[in-house]
Amino acid sequence: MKLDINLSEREEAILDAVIDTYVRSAEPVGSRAIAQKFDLGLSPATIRNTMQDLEEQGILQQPHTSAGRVPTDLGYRYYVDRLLKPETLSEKESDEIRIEVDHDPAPLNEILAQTSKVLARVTRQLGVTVAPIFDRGVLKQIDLVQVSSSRILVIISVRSGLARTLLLEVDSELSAQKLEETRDLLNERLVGLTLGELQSQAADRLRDCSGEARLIKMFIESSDRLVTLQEFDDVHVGGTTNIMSQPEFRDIDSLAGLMKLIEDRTGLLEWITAQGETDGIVITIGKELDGVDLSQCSLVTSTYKVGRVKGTIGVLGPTRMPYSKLVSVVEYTSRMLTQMLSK
Amino acid sequence: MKLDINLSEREEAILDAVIDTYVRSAEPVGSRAIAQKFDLGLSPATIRNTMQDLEEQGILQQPHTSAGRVPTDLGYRYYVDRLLKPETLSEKESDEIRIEVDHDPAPLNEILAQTSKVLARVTRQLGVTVAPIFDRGVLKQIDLVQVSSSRILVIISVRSGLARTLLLEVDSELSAQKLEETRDLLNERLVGLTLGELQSQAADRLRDCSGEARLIKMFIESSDRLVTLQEFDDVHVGGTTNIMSQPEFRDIDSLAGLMKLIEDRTGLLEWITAQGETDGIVITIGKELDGVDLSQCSLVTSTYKVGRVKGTIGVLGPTRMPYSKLVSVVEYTSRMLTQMLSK
DNA sequence: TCTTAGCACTCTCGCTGATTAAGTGCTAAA
DNA sequence: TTTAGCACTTAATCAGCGAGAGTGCTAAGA
Repeated sequence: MKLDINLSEREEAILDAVIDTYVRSAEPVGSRAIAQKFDLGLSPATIRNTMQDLEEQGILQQPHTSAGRVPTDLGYRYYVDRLLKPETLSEKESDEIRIEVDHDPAPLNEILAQTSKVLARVTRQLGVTVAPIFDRGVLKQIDLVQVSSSRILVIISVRSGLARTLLLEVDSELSAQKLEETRDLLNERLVGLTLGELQSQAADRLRDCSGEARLIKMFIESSDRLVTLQEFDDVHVGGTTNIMSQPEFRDIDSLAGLMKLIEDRTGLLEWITAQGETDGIVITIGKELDGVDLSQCSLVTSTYKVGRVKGTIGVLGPTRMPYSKLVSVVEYTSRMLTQMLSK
Repeated sequence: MKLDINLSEREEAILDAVIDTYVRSAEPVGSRAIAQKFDLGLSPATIRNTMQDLEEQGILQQPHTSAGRVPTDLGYRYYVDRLLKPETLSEKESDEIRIEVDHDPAPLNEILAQTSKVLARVTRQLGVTVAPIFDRGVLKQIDLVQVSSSRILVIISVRSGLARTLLLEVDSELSAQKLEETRDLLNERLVGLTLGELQSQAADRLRDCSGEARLIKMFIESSDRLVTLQEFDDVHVGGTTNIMSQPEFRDIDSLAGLMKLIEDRTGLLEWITAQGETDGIVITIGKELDGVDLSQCSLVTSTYKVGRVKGTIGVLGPTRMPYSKLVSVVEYTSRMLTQMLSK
């Protein structure tokens, strides 16, 4: 996503003004409005001329003749790449975020659910959080607990302090001793591997184990689930109500598209983890979000880390979003999350 | 909710016809339409007269003069109490439900999430599932697993085969031996209690334990969480997209009210668990759902059981819902769930 | 006494055309 | 190069009108 456009200083000032105004009002912005609100020392007529230039370059666009102008995706892109100044958060906002994120000891999924809600609340958009992919996490310890006569809970702890669980079905109850033996065996053979390695090598490393063969086989079969994100537990979306007050989603049908995506999770999951490849803030605008039918939306994401594993959080909303604020919020939140999770 | 109204046979037939038609069309029903579609041997004029009678009794209502009639909440109530014949499910539907509910060994919350989705899919309404309150579950076993240097995972298994987990924060890492001692102590003192008893008696029963005092204290403090539903993990709602195609939620504002409730969960949770007091199908209509601003909605719930503990599932939608079908679906699903969970 | 045909009446909905307001693009002057 | 002036375009709003749906009432028929 490289820009090969360069705008004059005046053009930039006007683009900035248009976006600023449009983000607030959600209405096409006219030349008069800009002349009045911004002290550019230019008359509406001059602004009109410049706007025409911007339109020719595909930065602005008119919904119809005789309406004001609206930024195009390209316009936002230029703004984001060249003009955006992250807004510093108010103390109230940063406090709010910190307090919500930094909770009592809680399972990761609860923290993430909570975080998606704060993100949503502070930004008045959709907050999205995705659990880290554990493939680079280093196995520290495996525990087995017989929770019912036919079910065994496997607890996989990784070095960074996180844990994942797995439920296995067995034929019959195992004696406490058998259970311990199996646990020791698994630990002996697998500790120190990353979960990614575990997934591919478990079968090999446990090939000759006959001890509790059935259980071990089940374990190997399920090991995929350790490094795959479960859309159920690992993606959290908060703030669906916020989005409904945005004028671009006043009409049910565009809203329905978005809701479908939210409910499905899988599509969303893919997109967001794709962003997570890059560290730091990533902004994706409008049609850049292809594949999913979200051409009206933008996504601001960042990553957080827990030891060696890396997860993603973000904010999703209409392209007409206050990028300068969102960038700060997302950045701050991901930093808090990283900090909090490495305690 | 007792009915002290008795309708004549003809009035019932017409009420039935009105509801049947209205549920399908979502448009006020006129006398002509009924005369044509139902073979009652009555002319539109006669039907009109009867409808007038029904209106006087508060069973039907007119949106405005010269529109057809629409059932009132009372009308639906009468229908549900006296006229409703549960519709038998098609084989396709019952198969669909059975397959989705009866899954691989999975944690309860996953099963419930899944179930809420099927409920939603089959009924085209909102599917809601709530985890059981564990207070009557009998403690079978407690396990402790050190998942990181400062965190201990407590696994509480109850006799019915379900388990709940709790994350505790400790100052420093415990030796494996200490951990075992504490575990044995907890088991010795608490096994056999219901979790409700545990909650109230744990402090007493563990009063004199000095072993790993800090951990035990934390455990006692957190024991409330064992019998309280966590809105995060224990309430699942599926099918938000379905509801959006219902004409009563075409306008964003009424939809927003509902969505707020769904997102909050707590309000919903209260209502649904309240229904769960009674066993079997419970139907709540329109204004009967007071407190929450859901006067346009109805709720059909039923309970499922796992051993001694009891959870609730249900379907939420506009008052204009196909009750006869929903009753069957909810009933069947709760039966499947009970059956599946007691394996 | 109950049912039904007939008819006037009411209300909504969709269409039309006129008016208004916003904002542009162009031209010509500063 | 900038700006004032002005004609032009388009969307949004509103009243007015006719069609359609469905009622309530009355009077006739079974």
